[in-house]
Amino acid sequence: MQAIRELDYQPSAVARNLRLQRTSTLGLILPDTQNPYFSEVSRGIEWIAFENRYTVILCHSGYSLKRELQYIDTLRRQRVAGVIWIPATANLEPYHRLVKFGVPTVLLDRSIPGSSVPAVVADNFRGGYLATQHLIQLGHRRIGSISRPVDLSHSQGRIHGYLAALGDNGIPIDERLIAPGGYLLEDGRKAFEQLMGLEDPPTAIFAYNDIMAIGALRAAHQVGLHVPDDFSIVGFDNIPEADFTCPALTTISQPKFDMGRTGTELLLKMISGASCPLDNLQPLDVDLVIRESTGPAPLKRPG
Amino acid sequence: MQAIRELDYQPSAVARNLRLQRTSTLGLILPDTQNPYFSEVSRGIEWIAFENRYTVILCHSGYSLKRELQYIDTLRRQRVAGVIWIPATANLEPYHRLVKFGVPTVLLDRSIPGSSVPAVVADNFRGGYLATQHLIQLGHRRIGSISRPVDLSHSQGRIHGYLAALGDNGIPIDERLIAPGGYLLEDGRKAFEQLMGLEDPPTAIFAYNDIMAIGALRAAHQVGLHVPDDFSIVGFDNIPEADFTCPALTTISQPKFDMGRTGTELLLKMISGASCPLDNLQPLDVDLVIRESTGPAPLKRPG
DNA sequence: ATGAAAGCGCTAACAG
DNA sequence: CTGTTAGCGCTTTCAT
Repeated sequence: MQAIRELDYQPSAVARNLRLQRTSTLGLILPDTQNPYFSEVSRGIEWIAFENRYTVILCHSGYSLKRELQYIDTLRRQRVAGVIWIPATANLEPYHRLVKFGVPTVLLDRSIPGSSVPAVVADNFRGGYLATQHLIQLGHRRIGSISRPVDLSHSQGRIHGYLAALGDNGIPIDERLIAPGGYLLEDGRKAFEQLMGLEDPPTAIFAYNDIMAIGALRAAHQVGLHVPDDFSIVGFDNIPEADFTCPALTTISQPKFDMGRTGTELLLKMISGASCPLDNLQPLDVDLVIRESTGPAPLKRPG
Repeated sequence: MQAIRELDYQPSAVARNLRLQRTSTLGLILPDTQNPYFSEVSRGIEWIAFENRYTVILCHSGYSLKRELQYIDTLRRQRVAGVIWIPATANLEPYHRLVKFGVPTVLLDRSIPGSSVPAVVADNFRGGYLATQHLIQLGHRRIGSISRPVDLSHSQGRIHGYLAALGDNGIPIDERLIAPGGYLLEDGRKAFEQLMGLEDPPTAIFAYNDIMAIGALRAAHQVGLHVPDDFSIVGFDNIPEADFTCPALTTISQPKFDMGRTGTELLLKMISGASCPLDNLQPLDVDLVIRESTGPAPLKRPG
C-alpha cells in the first residue's frame, strides 16, 4: 500500500480487461465533430462516461458508411463494452454488425425509420410542427422547407411535422416547396436558390437544421434575388454558433448535452444487463426559440 | 483462414496489447470540444491516428487542471502509447507526470513559456504582428487588445506581436489598452466594455481569438456605447463559425487540421523511438484573412 | 517448414 | 483470513 503510493502505481487496465473478458471502453461513432451540434452531444457522452469510469474512443465517420464499418472492426478488436452511434446514412448495416457480434449499441439523434432499434432522439415531429405553426401565425401561407434527402428519421420527422402543421391549418401542400438540402452551408444556399427561383416562391422557409437555415440566410444576402422584408426562416437544433453569431435566427432547440447523457446512461444500463424498457423511450422535448438579441451585424470595414 | 472469414474473426487488441506490452492507443486531452477551434484540431488528430491504425481516447478537461490530472491517471491505466495535450492552464504538472511515467507527450496549440517541451504551435507572434499592422495601415493609431490573462504562450505570443507592431510604427504603448479576456463570448463583451469605457477609447481592437472578437462585435451592437462607423476588430484563429456566420470579421488564420496532423505525426515518431529533431520544430504559418462576403445580417423578424 | 509452450498482469477460485 | 495458482488470447521463442 505504501509502495503503491510511493511509486504512484496504476494497475494495468489492459491485463484487467483480458482477465475479466470485458472492458470499460465505449466507442463513439459520429459523422463529424466539426458540426457544433455533434460536438455538444459528444461532450455529454464523454461526461457521463467519465463519471462511470468509462473511457471513450472517438471515431469520425465523415458521413461515410465505409468508414463506419471500418471503425466497427476496430472497435470490435478493442473489445469495447458498447457503442454509441450517430448514423451517417440510413444504412443499418453498421448496427446489424454490432448486434451480430453482441456489442450493445444505441443510436443517437437519429433513428432509422421502420426499424425498432434503441435510439435516443428528439421530438422532431413536434419541432417541425412548432416551427411551421410559428410561421403560419406570423401570417405566412406559402412556406417552403429544406429537407434532407437521405432517409434519416430526424429530417423525416421534422418534415412530417411541417406537413402536418400545414394540413391542420388548411394550407395545401405543394411538393415543389420541399427542397433537398444536405449537411453543408452550401447545400442550404442551393436549396434556397431553388425555392426562390420558383414561379411562386415562398415567403418563409422551415429548414431541417440550423446549418441549412444559416446557409439560406447567407444566400438571402448574397444573391441578387429579391427577398421581401418580412421574409422569415426557422431552423432546427439551436446550435451554439447560431446563438452567438446569427442571433436573429429563430430555431427549434433540443437538449443536446442531455441527449448525450441519456444515450450513454441507456447504453450503460444495457451493458450491465439490466432489463431496459426500450419500448418507453420517449423522444426528448424540443422548444421554439425566438431570440431577442439583434447584434452583431457585420461591422463595416473601412478601406 | 476460411474460418476467420466465415466467423468474421477480429483478434483481441486487449490480449495483443498485454503480450506486446504496448498499445496503439493515443490519449487526447483538450479543454472543450465545444470550441470549434479544438474540434477542428481533434479531427486532424483522429484522422492521422486512424491512418496509422491508432485509436484515440477523448478527454475533456473542461479548462480544469484537476480533471487533466484525473485523466492522466486514467490514460496511464490504459497504458496509452502517447498523449496529445492541449493545456487548459499554464501549469505544467500534467506534462511532468506524463514524462515521469515515460509516456511520450506533445503539447498542441499552446506551449508553456520558458519551458522546452515538444509543442506544435502556430506563429502567434507573427499573427499578432500582422493583425496590428493591418489595423495601423487602415489608419488606426489607438488600438486596443484583448489578451488572455492566463500565462499561456499562444495569447502571450499574439500580444507580443501586437506590441512589436506598435513599437515598429512608433506608436506608444498604453497598458490600459490591453484588456484581459477569457474563453467565453461573455469575456469578450466585458473586455470590450472596459476598453470603450476609457477616457480615450481605442478606434480598433485586436483580440487574441475569434471568440473574444465576436463577443466584442456583439457587444458593439448591443450596448449603448457610441461606436464609430470605422471601428475595426481583428480576431485570431479563423474559426469556421466566423467564416459562415460572422463573415465580415477580419482574422488571422492558422492551419488547424494541419496542426493536429503535425502534432500526431510528431507523437508517432516519438513513440516509434525515432530520433526527433525537436529543436527545429517550426511554428506553423498564419495569415491575415479579410473576408469579401457581406452577409448575413440578421433578417428582420416580422411581428 | 509446422507445432508446442511460456508469459504478459491481472482476477477469482480455491487451499491451507 | 492470507497465500497460491490457473488462465484470459495473444506473440515469440524454441524444438521438432
